Amino acid sequence: MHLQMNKHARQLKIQEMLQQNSVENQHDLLQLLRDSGIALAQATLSRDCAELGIIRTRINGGYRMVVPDENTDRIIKGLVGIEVLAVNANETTVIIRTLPGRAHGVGSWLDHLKSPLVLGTIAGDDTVLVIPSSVLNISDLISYIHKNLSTN
Amino acid sequence: MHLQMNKHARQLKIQEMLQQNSVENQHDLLQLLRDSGIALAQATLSRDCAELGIIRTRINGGYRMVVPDENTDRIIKGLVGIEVLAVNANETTVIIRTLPGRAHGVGSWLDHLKSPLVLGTIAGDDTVLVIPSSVLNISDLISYIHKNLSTN
DNA sequence: CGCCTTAATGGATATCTATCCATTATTCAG
DNA sequence: CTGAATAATGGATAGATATCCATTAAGGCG
Repeated sequence: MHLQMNKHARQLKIQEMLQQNSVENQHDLLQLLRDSGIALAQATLSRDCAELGIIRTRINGGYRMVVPDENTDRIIKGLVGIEVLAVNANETTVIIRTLPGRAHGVGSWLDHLKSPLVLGTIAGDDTVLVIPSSVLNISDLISYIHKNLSTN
Repeated sequence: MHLQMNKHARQLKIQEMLQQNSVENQHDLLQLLRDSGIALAQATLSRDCAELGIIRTRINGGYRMVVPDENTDRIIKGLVGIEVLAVNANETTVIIRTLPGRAHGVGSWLDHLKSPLVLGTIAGDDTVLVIPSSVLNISDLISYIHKNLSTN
């Protein structure tokens, strides 16, 4: 126990922790980290949170520590966004994340390409669900998407 | 001086103040407000900031109090006053039913949490389709959803 | 290796923010 | 009106987070 980790690994763990748990404050987070065998001082955690841009915000009633995603980060820092933020897949579907309001354009573009790999797409506001023609060629589909969209 | 204002007017003034000035902390903001003739206690300011969803974040180097815009707000606060009506699943997908018009907020919030369990979400008007990263951990995904959304 | 420089860390503490409690204002039914 | 119920507010303080300072660890480089 009390693993010695380097800073980078520790920060990754912190982000992961926050994504999987509902955390109200640094104290709770510290406890979670210690429970999972990572020893560190509150001072260090505070610095890590600052570096990771973690914010504490009120979510219905209580407080919550959140790791900003690229999106939030971009918006908060007032930067300009790009097309495709991420492409993810499981065994049967592919999900494309884009900036708010851009999903429809991305979906239309994919449809327009009329690839035999793509059965169809459904677009929300910032997410496109891509249904493959066959679950056997998901990975082909993914590389096809990367090739045809300006993935960042 | 020392105008007496109602709560609403005061909060508008606070937002305006933050949009026009670079403010590091409540103390500075309090001073600005007082300089412009608005008397209030730190306790009140703290409550106002909480109500307005104002966050304090690190922007290259220093701190900054920020009024979330619609986008940020949607992403960060996710679910203010949201009610999840039901969570259903089959072997490969999970469906969340919510109130009309609220689905997008629920989906965004789930996406924002960036759980490794969630591949992505597609929101309609009152329904969110949640695609799991792997069809093997659907039940984990369901409990995760219950834990992170105020299921009613 | 041993010295220097820089980064990382923790303990203690300062700073900043939220909340408790008591008080005052506001609303509303009668 | 008038009293009861509720909301808003400030002072004091608790709680949470950032920073100061001293120490230790981690690289360069002769």
